[in-house]
Amino acid sequence: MSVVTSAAGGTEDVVDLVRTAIHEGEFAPNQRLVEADLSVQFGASRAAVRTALVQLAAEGLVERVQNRGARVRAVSLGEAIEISEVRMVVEGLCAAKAAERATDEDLEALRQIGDDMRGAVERGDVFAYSDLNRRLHTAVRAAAGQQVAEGVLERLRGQNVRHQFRLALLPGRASVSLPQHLEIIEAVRARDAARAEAAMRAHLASVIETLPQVGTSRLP
Amino acid sequence: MSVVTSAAGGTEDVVDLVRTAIHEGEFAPNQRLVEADLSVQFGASRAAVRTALVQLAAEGLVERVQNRGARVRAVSLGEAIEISEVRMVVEGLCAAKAAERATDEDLEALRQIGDDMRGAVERGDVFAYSDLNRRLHTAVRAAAGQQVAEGVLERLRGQNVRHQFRLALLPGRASVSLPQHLEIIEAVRARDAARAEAAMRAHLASVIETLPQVGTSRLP
DNA sequence: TGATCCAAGATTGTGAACAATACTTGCGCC
DNA sequence: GGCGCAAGTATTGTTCACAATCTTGGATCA
Repeated sequence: MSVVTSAAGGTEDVVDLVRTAIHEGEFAPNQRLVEADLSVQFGASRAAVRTALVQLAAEGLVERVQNRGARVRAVSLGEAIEISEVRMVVEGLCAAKAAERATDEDLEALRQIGDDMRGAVERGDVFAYSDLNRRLHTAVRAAAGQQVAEGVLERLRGQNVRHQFRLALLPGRASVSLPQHLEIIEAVRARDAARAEAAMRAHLASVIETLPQVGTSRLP
Repeated sequence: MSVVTSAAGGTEDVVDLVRTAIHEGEFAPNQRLVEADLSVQFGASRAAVRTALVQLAAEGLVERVQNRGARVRAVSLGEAIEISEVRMVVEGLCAAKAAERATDEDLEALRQIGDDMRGAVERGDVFAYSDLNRRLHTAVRAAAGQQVAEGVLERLRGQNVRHQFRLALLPGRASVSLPQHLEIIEAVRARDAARAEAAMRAHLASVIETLPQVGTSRLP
């Protein structure tokens, strides 16, 4: 494990560094984040680290208790389910908005993603499929043009990347989710808002049902 | 206008003080929040004020730009609508969960709120009705037991209290929203999740339609 | 043996001073 | 008279030292 990641003077840089370190798994859940340690690790001042921790605490990535420091917040399975439930309805809203507002370029991009997904599943390329999954959700959110929803989702996504990531690796998962993804794409392309919302919600409901199989265990 | 609100040493206190000051309208939208001024106004150190501003920026209440300080974030009408759209789907989720999980005490509390609402409308007491409106939404969220949704809603509510507050004062608004509120209560009490969600969404859709009449003008 | 208390170490919170940056005002010049 | 420029002011960002608080380990005593 590297001790000194890089030299970052500004406080904004430290926020990104700590955030990505948490996402990459370099900082495990419940691990203590001592200000002095981070300041030497990232080559930043303790004040910058402190500011970064306050901001990350507000984002829900770390937990801070008075006079006792900060630690990486661990999201339980129950909380991951709650997060996905909220994602379900908010992404449903985005799908509906996307069906109403998407430009022709947006629709073409969605069609392309759908085709690529079929190909990835045929090749059994789970990594490519996982990436396309992420791109699909991003594309729908972008087409929706709902900035507040986008912010909420971004925030929620940051809290359970761990669970999301593991989900795509489940064997046989793709064959379940592919038709759901294609239905979302088709509904948006048909500009049917209600159908798009229903399709997105059905897809995420399926994700929620699958979550318990992933559990809360550590990454390999 | 009072200059010194109170003496608050801790940084958590400063967060609350600034937050309520913004909510009460003491700090107008786009007003600059100079660290030194706030530190003397609240009797806290500049570091505490600084920390508070970082946290409030992450909450979306203030805007911070590098080397240019913080100011109260102004939410446009368009953003208020987007916020309400997200609220619509998330509170819809809460209503559905509430219908599934509410205890008998919860249901009794809802029934009481409904009765009080009828009384307030009959008396023409808009202030009491506005308060009951807030209590109804709070009660539904509490009965849902969905902590993540609650956090998201709390965050969103903090950003447009201004618009929400003005809405209740519109003449004739109560006669429109009362049946919607009663339908929500009845659906939850009937433990009909789908109907509760639909009722909550219909209610907030009506709120969204009314928002443009409120506009973005200042409070009197 | 076990619990309790106290002291030392570690860590966070606070305050003041200093440096860096953006904004403003006044002056000179065209 | 308007425009560019430069010094001055206001404000934020950073650093450092110190105080306050929590944790840990061992000594003391029933």
